[in-house]
Amino acid sequence: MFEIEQREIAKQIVDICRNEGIEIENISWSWIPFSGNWGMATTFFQAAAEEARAKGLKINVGKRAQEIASLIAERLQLPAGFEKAESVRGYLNLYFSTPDYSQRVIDTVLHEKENFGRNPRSGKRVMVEFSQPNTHKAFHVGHLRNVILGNSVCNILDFNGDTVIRTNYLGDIGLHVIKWLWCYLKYHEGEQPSGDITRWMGDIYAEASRRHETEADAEEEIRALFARWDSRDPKIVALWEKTRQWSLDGFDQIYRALNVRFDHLYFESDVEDSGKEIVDKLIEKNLAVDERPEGPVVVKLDELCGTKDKYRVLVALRSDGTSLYSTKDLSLASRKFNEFNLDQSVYVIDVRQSLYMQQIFKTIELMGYPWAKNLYHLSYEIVNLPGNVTMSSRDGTVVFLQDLIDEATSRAKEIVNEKNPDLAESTKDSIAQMVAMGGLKYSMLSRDNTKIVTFDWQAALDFNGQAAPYIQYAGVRANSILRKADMRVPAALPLAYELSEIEIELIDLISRMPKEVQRAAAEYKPLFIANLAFDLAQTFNNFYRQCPVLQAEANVRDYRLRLAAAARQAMVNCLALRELIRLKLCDFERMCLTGLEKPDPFFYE
RNA sequence: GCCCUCGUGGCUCAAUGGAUAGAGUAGUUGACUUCGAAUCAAAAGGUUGGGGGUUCGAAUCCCUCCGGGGGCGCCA
Repeated sequence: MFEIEQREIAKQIVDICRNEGIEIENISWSWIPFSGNWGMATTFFQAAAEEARAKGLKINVGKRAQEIASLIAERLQLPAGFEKAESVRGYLNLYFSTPDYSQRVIDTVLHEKENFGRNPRSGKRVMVEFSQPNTHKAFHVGHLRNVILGNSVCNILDFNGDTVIRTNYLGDIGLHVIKWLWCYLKYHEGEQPSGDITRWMGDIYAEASRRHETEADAEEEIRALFARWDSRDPKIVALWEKTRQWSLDGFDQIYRALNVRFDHLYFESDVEDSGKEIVDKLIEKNLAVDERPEGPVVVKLDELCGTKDKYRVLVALRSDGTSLYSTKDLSLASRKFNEFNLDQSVYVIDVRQSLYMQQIFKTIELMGYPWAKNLYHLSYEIVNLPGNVTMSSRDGTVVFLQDLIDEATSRAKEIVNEKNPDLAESTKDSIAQMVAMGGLKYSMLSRDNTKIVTFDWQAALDFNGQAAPYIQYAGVRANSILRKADMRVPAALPLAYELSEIEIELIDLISRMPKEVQRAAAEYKPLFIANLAFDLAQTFNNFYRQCPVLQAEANVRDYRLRLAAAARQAMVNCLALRELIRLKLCDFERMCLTGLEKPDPFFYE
C-alpha cells in the first residue's frame, strides 16, 4: 500500500548516502515491530559492512550503521503523511502520521470492498492441476488436502493478478478400473448407485481388491477382462463409460460440498495414444532405450545428464507396450501448453512423487521444449493417521470424506446447541455446517505445505483457539456492531481523537494484506493468508473488548464503525482466499443478522 | 547405499537472514448489569536436536552427526 512512498524515500536515501561516499544498492522495507507504532523500517548494517569491506577497514559495524541511520534520519525530507524519522541501533524507523494513514487504509478498504488486497493483473496465464482422483475409487481425507490446497492456491494466484486455469486430471483407466468392472460384473451386475456415489464405488473397489487376493481364478479373469477392454469390446467400453460417469457424478457432489470448481478436465484415457507417440519420439531421438520385449522403454536420465543417482531411470512404457502414468504425463504436459498458451504449469501433487516429477520435467527439457522451465511441482506432505499410519484403501484404514464432514457437522451442532440454544433448528444446522467446513479447511491450510498433517478426530474437530470458528466469530461480532448501526457505514470523516494502540495495530494489520497476497502467491503458501486472518481476528477481538463503538461519542463512534467495517472486510477477503467458503460465511452473517429461517436464495448466487 | 524432507515451550504449530523467537492448547489465576464470554486479561513455560562454519547479524544459509518420515527400472 505504501510502495510509492517507499520508492521515493529509498531514492532520497541512496542520494544522501552517495553524497557521503556510501554506495547502497537496494533498500528493503519491513514493518516496525513495536506494538502501537506503525510505519516502515530499514537497516544499514549491510551498507556499513560493505563500506568497511570496500575500504579494507575493520570497524564496529553496529556503530557505523547507527551513524548512517541517524545521518539519514536528520537529512531525510519526509513526504506528507509521515510523522517522524528515528534512528535506533542501526535501524531507520519512519513513523506514519496516524490521522493520514489510518484514514487512507480504512478508505481504501471500504472503497475496494471485496477487491481489497487484490493486486494488478499480471498478464500471466497459469494452469494449476489438482485433485486428480481415480474414478472407481473412494475419496478420503488423504485426498482432501490436495483439493483444498490446490483450490486455495488458485484463488490466491487469481487475486494476485494471474489468469488461472483450474484443471483436474482424472484417472479413468488402468488396472484399478478393470478390477472394479470385474467385481461389478461378477457380483453386482445391474446395481445402481444412490446417495453417496463415491462411497458406493469405493466399497466395490475395496471388495474387488479383497476378492482379487482371495479368489483363485480372479487374476486370470481380470486379465481376460483387461484384454477385452484393450481390444475395445463394445460391451465393456459401454460399461466403462457408464460407470465412469457415476464416479464423475460422485466427485461433483464432493466438489460442490467443498465449493471447488474446475475450468477444464483432462482424462487419462485422452492422452494415452498421444503418450505412446511421444515415447516413439523419445526412442527416435535416442533419449529412450527400447528394451522390449525383455524390458520396458526407459529414459536413463543420469546417463543423459552426466549425474549419478540423481534422476535415476524413468520407465516410459511397459514391456508389453501398454502405457504407464509417465507415458500419459509426458503427453499431457505439452498438450496443456498447446491448448492454453500457458506461461506456467503447476502440478499439485504430494511429496512422494517429487523424484517422479523431476524425471518428467527433465525428460521434457531434454526433448528441447522451451516451456520445460515453466513446469512447477507444488509438493505438499501427506495426511497420516496417528502413529504415522498412511491411509490405504486396501488396508481399510481410510477415513471417508463424507464421514469426516458428517462427524464434524454433528460435533459443531452440539456446540451450537450449547452456545446458541435459542436459534431455529435450521439456522443451527446451517451454522454447524459452516463451522465444520471452515474448521476442516483451516486445519489443512494453517500449516506449511512441507509439514505432515496427522489426522485425528480430536484435533480435526477442535474448534477452540487458533481455528476457523475463531475468525468466523470475530467477523460475526464485527457484523453485529454494524447491524446495530443499521448497517450504515458512515461517510469518510477526519480523525478527531487519539487512536489507541490496539486500533493502530488493527489498521496496520489490515494494510498488510496486499503484500501478504503477493508473498502467498509467490511461494504458493496459503499459510501466510491463514496467519493474517488469525492475526486480524485476534486483534479485532482485542479492539472489540477495549474500544466501545456504539456507546462512544459521535465522531469516535463513526470512526470506529468504519474501522470495524474495514476489519470485517479484510477478514472476509482472507477467508475467501483461503477458501474458507466465503459464501457460507456470508450466510452465517446473514442469519445472525436477520435470524432467517431459511437462507435467502440470493446468497447462493 | 544414494536423494528429498522434517526436528522450535508438555502437546500442535508460527516467525522476508534483522530489533525482546511468537500464537494456540493443557495446567494455574482472574473478568459477563457492558456492541454476542465460540471472548478477554495475567503469570508460568525456550541452550530453536548436537557440534562446527559463513555473516555486522542465523531458528532460517553451508558442512557434519543424531533422530522421525518419504522416495529410488515396468504402481499411480
